[in-house]
Amino acid sequence: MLDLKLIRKNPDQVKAQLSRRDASLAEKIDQISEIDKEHRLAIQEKQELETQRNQLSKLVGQKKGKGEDAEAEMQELAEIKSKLQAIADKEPELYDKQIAILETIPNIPAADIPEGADEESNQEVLKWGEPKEFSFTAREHDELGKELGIFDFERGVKIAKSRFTLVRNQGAKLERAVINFFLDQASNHGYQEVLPPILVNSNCLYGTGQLPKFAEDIFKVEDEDLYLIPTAEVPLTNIYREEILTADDLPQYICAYTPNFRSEAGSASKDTRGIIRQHQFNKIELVKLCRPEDSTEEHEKLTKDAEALLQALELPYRKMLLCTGDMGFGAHKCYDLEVWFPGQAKYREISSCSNFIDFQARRAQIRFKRDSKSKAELLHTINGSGLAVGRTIAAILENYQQEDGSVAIPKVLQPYMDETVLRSGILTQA
RNA sequence: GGAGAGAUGGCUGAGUGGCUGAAAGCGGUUUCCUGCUAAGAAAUUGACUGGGGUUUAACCUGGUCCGAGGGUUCGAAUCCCUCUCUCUCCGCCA
Repeated sequence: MLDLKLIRKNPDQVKAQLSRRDASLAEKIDQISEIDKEHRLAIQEKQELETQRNQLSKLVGQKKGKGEDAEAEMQELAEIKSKLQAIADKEPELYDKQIAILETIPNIPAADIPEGADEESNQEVLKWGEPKEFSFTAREHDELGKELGIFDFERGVKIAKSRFTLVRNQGAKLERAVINFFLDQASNHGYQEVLPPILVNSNCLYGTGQLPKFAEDIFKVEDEDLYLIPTAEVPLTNIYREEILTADDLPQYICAYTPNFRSEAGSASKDTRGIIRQHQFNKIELVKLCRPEDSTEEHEKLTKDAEALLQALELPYRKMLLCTGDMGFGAHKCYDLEVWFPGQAKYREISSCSNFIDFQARRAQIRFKRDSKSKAELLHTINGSGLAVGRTIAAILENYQQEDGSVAIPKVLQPYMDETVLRSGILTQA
């Protein structure tokens, strides 16, 4: 959520910055400014009446205490009360109206990101590793995984529904190995590991910006104010919701492995094959809470932490700086890491690292004090995947495939596995 | 799931209709004193927000907040209703 005071003070600047994302947003700022004026007048009027009420009520109390008559005052109060009633109803309505619009406005994009409507305008800032030349035709991960007996698509559908996959045997072990490897690396980079609830309440989703605007993307528990998390960003960022931290608490580096659940509404025909786009997928999430002046640097560092994983796995990737139109709702600046898929002959997203500046912190009221005398300030939040596990498995299959259909296991993962190669017919357990 | 108790400021904890934004203690901050691995004295001490003021300070002046949301009342932390959470006991359970 944007700062209402900033809009009040500098509407033209806010409009100009938001227009880089979407020209129609300027209109919303105007609407907010207009309601804001009306709202503040209502507040003033209400408070004046409340002052009168408080003073008179006090007088009534004093008179009654002395056994005097207070009829005149009480009559006056009755009048004030009826006036107050009307304004007291109107004032919060105006506020709600204002907030309702404000909630739908995305974050202001950073000045140094390219302007554009969609991924066409994203800027490649780095390409790492050379896509491997194969002496045979590289195949896609779903075909390899099926043949290896590690992806059971049919039974995943039987157990749940489409876009759910049963991962078996060496695949399940590889998934666990990748999770452990990622978590160990995160620890090495100074992140505190947590295991959060994967059901969260609506306050959390509001805090990180998924609600109210993106409700259709999330699975909800029936008759409860609980939702399956779409990303561990939600519980992790909300750890300190509505709290005031001290400067010594910052920065906080937090990581977690969780399954994630997305309804994928509106992506019916996208990536129907394979495990790229599932309703349930595993991910290690990296989250940072830091001082405002540190967020730019911390964001760069967090992105590099995610990149280091791809480098350790020796998976070629490119780093994309997202343009204004392709960024997520709450993001101020965002890098996507895209890993090379030889079977598909494409780079595909495997991590998204965003700096939200104070956007989430304002919604979730996460603040800190520089010292015991200073005022509480909003801190900055940053998060990124480090990394999506399912897509990592898919990328390993495609990049490490061999002509006979077996798949070599990346060196850094071998200490986490019993085997050095995935081969069909190997059952790790009877 | 059943029964009971409770939810007050950074913490402990008073407070059953007006003088309580909240006693007292602890903690924090500032100043003073003492010249010493310490102690003492005084002052100060929440969040959000409107208006004025100002160097985006200080400051002045209102309003709201005693788990959350409603209600009663001239007036509520205090009474009523709903919800949430915590604790104890019982049941169930990995």
